[in-house]
Amino acid sequence: MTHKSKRHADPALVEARRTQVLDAAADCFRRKGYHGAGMAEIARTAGMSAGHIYNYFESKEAIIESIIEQDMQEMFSIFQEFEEQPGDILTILLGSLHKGVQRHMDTGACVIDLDMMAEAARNNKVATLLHEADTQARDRMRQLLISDRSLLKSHSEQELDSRINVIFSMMAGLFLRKMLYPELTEETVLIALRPAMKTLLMPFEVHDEVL
Amino acid sequence: MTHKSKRHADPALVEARRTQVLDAAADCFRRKGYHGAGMAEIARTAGMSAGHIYNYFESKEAIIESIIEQDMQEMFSIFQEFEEQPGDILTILLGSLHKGVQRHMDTGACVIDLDMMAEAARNNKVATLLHEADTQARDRMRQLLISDRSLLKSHSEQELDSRINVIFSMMAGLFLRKMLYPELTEETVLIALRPAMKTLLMPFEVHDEVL
Amino acid sequence: MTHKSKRHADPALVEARRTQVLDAAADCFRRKGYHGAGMAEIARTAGMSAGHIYNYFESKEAIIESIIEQDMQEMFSIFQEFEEQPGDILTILLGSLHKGVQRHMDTGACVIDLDMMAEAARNNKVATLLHEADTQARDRMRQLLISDRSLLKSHSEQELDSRINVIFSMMAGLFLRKMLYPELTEETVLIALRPAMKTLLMPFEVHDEVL
Amino acid sequence: MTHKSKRHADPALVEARRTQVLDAAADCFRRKGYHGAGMAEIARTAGMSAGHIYNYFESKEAIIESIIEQDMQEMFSIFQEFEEQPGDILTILLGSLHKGVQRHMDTGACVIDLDMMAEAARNNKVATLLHEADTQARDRMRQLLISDRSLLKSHSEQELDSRINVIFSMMAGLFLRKMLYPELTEETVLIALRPAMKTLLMPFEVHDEVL
DNA sequence: GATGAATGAGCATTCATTCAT
DNA sequence: CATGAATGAATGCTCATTCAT
Repeated sequence: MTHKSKRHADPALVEARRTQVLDAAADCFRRKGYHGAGMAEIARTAGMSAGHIYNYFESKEAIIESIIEQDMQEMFSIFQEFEEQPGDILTILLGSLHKGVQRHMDTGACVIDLDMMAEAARNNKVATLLHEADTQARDRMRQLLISDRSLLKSHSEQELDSRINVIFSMMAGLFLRKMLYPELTEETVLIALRPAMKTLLMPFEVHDEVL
Repeated sequence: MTHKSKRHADPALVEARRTQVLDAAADCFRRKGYHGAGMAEIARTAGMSAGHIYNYFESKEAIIESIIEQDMQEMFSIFQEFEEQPGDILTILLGSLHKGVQRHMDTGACVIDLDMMAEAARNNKVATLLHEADTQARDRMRQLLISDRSLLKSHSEQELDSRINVIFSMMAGLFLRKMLYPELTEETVLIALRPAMKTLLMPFEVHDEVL
Repeated sequence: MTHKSKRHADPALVEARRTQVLDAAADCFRRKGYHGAGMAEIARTAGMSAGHIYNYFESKEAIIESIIEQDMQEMFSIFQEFEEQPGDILTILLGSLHKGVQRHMDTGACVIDLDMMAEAARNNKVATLLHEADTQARDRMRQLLISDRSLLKSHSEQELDSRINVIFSMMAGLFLRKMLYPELTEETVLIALRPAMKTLLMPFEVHDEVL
Repeated sequence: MTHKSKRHADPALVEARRTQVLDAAADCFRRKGYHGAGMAEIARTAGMSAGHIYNYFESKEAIIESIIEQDMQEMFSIFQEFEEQPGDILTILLGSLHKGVQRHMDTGACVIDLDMMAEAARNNKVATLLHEADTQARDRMRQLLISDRSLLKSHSEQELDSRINVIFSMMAGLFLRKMLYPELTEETVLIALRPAMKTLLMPFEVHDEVL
């Protein structure tokens, strides 16, 4: 997955250059999209020649794959925070909700996600990476929900899976909303999102089952 | 928007050919993506020459625009159904929830939506069409929620807007879930989705505000 | 040269249709140029289908060739006028000069001429037709200049050839002037053109030879 | 107008490549015309790939624009010569007449001019460039004709304008003559051209006005 | 390590021409 | 006689990738 082909003398320099390219690429993808951004522009942004990039990445595809790996790291650290925070899960997650909304309504970041998903539909490597990241994310979430600090600790696996997926769906869907309806604000979203999230983090009331 | 350019003798043939192209294009876009599918391939799939397509569509862009319009029509007819169904809104929407889930977890259809969104980020015409479609969808939804048959008829505009967007977010997000986690079933999703949807269609409880 | 291929029942209708096409084509070429005008547009202007044109002309090229033949006829009739007018040649030609200027500064007509010349550079058939037309034009002009009513009747062949070519050059060049300098008026041109033409139609003064 | 787009390390190489392309393009345009010559052929003639041309020229249009600019430079240097030569204008211009004839009867060069004119009829940028070049040429000519060394220094603007345009018409028209009548020699042309030019560079005789 | 000159396959689109009806 | 649906080769141009220096 990581720098397979070329032989490099100085691993530190290699990592620095890779970061340089990754940052530049993320910036370009944000502004122009994955297909809209050319290698020439990425190279210019990274402050190196187009050809040189190929000493650190096998292809343009390999760049977006690396970015996905980076994003996975970020996601892990978010779950890390949740896990380290004291208090019950419901309070923690609702307390962090506004930050989650913020992250999922940041159009800059979202455009890349959109491109990554679209790419995943056709590109197996990307699909696999995203799938892996998602599997881990669901797992971390599951750990959270079955911990002693959660109100859902003794629920069935399937119900947990459902809750997790609906939560993720609701959050990830926000960037679609923001794209189609840019006037939508985080504050507005939170009005209904908080109760919905609360529902998803608490045992369902009995008469729910009736419906 | 609708076939302005060429003069055609037989309107039935025109419609047949347009459908032929639209179907072929949808198929190709599904498999290769909007940018990945070439006109040559679309033509081959449609069983006609590449040049001939231009007798029915001004450009490749016009094809995806037509597909968007088709989708809009479908969406309208869904809202039409809701409006025509007797009973209270909550019951109607919860009753149709499984159909909505089914539709939003159909990866075939959704992959095109993904491409359209990605295209919208770069292509103004597409963005405008999607924005229009969404505006109308939100409006229809709002009409539903403020009707006499709804429990939310006297809520504030902002709260309604929030509910609508969270509902749409949750539903639209499902196809992202299905893409990242193909094993996810509609039944599983419904377990948590129904209570969440119920929350979003009913007045919030007072102590929600405390959180 | 004229309608070789297809068998037609009614020769009168054929000629009517050919004229229809020729007129339409001339109009389109004037507005859009030879390459700019498409067969579809010519067909529309002629009030018939594109395919039908091919029953009367082998190709687009054949159309411009026919137009050239038409123009040749016009040119002949102009010389006919000169030949039939009473009086000396100098007076006749100077008297008609304003009409010649008018014709050669008509941008509509000139654009076609330009295209025909450009086409001639690459297309042998067109080149041959234009060459033939020109040969005949020079010949008619020569007949005029050696007639009893001319001041140049006993000049050498080479000098006559020179005069004719310079006269034609000066007149034909006017449309290049009009294209590059559209504000140029016929009146302005005539101020210097008349004396120059007079020089070209009268014996040169002796001391001219000195220069 | 002058290579704005790409960053290049070696300006000498850039100039060499540009020249290479310009020469190849001129050659192709001569043989096939501006529209007839494809980028592929130009590239092959220039000994480089089609894509590479775009590192030196923004478009095919930019190539012909560069050729026009080149021609403009040549024209300027011709007027420069006239301005720097000692003696009266009449003598200078008549003395250079044979060179002018030579240049305007060089079919190779002129065929491109023809294409440029034809292109100008449809392409605004080309039209503007040619118009500018012509405006400057007329201006330089006018300066020549109103200098102390000219016999026309005190003539009216309109008459000067007329003389200049007729002179240009006569000269530019020569290449049309050469195209239609390739046997025409420079010597033959000069026989009548010289007296006509002389007329155009000297005050008209009084009885001219009578005609 | 680093450059950027060079490649060439690929793209959407146009249009003269053909031919079944 | 007449149509217009259909073709397909050709066009200008882009861009990820390679490689001599």
